[in-house]
Amino acid sequence: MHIILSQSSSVPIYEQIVMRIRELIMHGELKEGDAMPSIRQLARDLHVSIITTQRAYEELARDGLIRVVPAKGAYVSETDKDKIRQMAAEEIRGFLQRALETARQNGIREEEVMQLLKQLGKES
Amino acid sequence: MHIILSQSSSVPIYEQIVMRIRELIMHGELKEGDAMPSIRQLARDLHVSIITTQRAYEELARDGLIRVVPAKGAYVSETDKDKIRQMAAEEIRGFLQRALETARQNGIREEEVMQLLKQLGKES
Amino acid sequence: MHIILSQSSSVPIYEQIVMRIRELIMHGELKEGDAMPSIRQLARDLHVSIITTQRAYEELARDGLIRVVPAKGAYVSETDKDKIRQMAAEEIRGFLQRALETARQNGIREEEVMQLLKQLGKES
Amino acid sequence: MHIILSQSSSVPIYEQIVMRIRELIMHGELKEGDAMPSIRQLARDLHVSIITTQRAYEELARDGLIRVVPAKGAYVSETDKDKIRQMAAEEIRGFLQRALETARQNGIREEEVMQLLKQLGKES
DNA sequence: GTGGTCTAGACCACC
DNA sequence: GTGGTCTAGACCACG
Repeated sequence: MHIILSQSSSVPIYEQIVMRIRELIMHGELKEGDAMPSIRQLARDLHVSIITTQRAYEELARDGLIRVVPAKGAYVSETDKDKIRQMAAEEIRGFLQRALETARQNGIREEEVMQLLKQLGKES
Repeated sequence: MHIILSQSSSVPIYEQIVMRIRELIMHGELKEGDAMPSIRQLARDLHVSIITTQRAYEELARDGLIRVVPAKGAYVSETDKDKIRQMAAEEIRGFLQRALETARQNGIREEEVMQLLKQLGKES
Repeated sequence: MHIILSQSSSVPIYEQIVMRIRELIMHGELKEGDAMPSIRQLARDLHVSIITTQRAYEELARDGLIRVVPAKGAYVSETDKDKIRQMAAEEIRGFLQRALETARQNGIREEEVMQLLKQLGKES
Repeated sequence: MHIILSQSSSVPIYEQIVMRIRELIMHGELKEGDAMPSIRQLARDLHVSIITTQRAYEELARDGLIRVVPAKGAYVSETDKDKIRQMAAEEIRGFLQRALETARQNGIREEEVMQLLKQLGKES
């Protein structure tokens, strides 16, 4: 359960946890039925408040990625990967739209944005 | 000075103002030496607080886009458009990076992101 | 003693056990004077903690459905079925009231609730 | 904004707030665009913690019933009443199912449940 | 031990 | 003033 948090990021800590766990599930590193670390344990490991991990688990449960059973623990649920991908696509769409918007405002052509995207893809 | 604000947007009001004015300058609708509306006048026009327009002008001045002369008013500076474009490109880079990161986390291929970008470009 | 437990249900495990045993008694599958499995035995069979079965037996004893004789075991009491039915009716009443309340809060007519009830009855 | 809370209820306070506001919106007592009391103000009025009202607003926003604008306040959004009714119907369905389940376990016939429902409807 | 709820109190950005 | 986030600490039911 390698989760690296950035305290200085503008992304809330609980969002960072959610994103990372979603990633682990999508990549199959967490599989259906796997037991998640307990809210308290994860809080200790990450040196954050219990409430922060609780909030992350709450969001994951709401999205159907995990099942939280009171007094038992949390488990990875049978995931609908297509639905998650769809959600991710929506998020990506938002970023791209803001990129295009900024470009338009500054007289930068779409092709240049495309170019930049290609370049970033190669770098990573 | 057509500025349309969205109160419900997650983008802060002052940032919306900055973006729009930057756009007007980049597109040549505001030229070097032009007088900007006063902070108070703009606040009245946009129905926002003076503090909000003040903050917008502060940011524009910090970026070298306008010159604020105390007791006189604000003027569009001799703009180094290339520098501004570079700054915009940095911002766009950020959005694209976050898009790619989200894609990577969810097993979405770079080509699909490219596809999405093309599609969004056509729509607008 | 066929008892099926759902670990992921929001109904507490001990409550599921109580409900199931009450059902067995009401349907005559457990009769007056019958010996109940021991708390420890039942815990082993159901793969739950002894504390859990203990709590279930406590509740059943409190409701007068079984008699727990220390150092001997537990036995089905001479049951007053009418009283149990009355208790069940109270519980049902509670559910129906909450259903009607939710309906009223959302402008759903009583007839629609009735309809829904009929439909559910047919399905099962 | 008449909200009555029961501290002794098993229903969480923030849920009670959510239910009540949902009701007000469904009944047209809160209309599209109406300003909601601020999270802090409502907390003071109801003598609960800010976090409790915040949580309620969060849930309402998640369900699309209100729009929360940072530093501005919360507003009733254009509501999709059909969607809300559907959600309510789901909730009602759950209550009715539990009622039927309890009835079945105790040898109470469906007609008696129906009868009870009719009677409760008349009483209120 | 687990998760669920509520509290008070703090800091932040924004208007 | 507003909402957003994080914290520590408490009590509860359940296993």
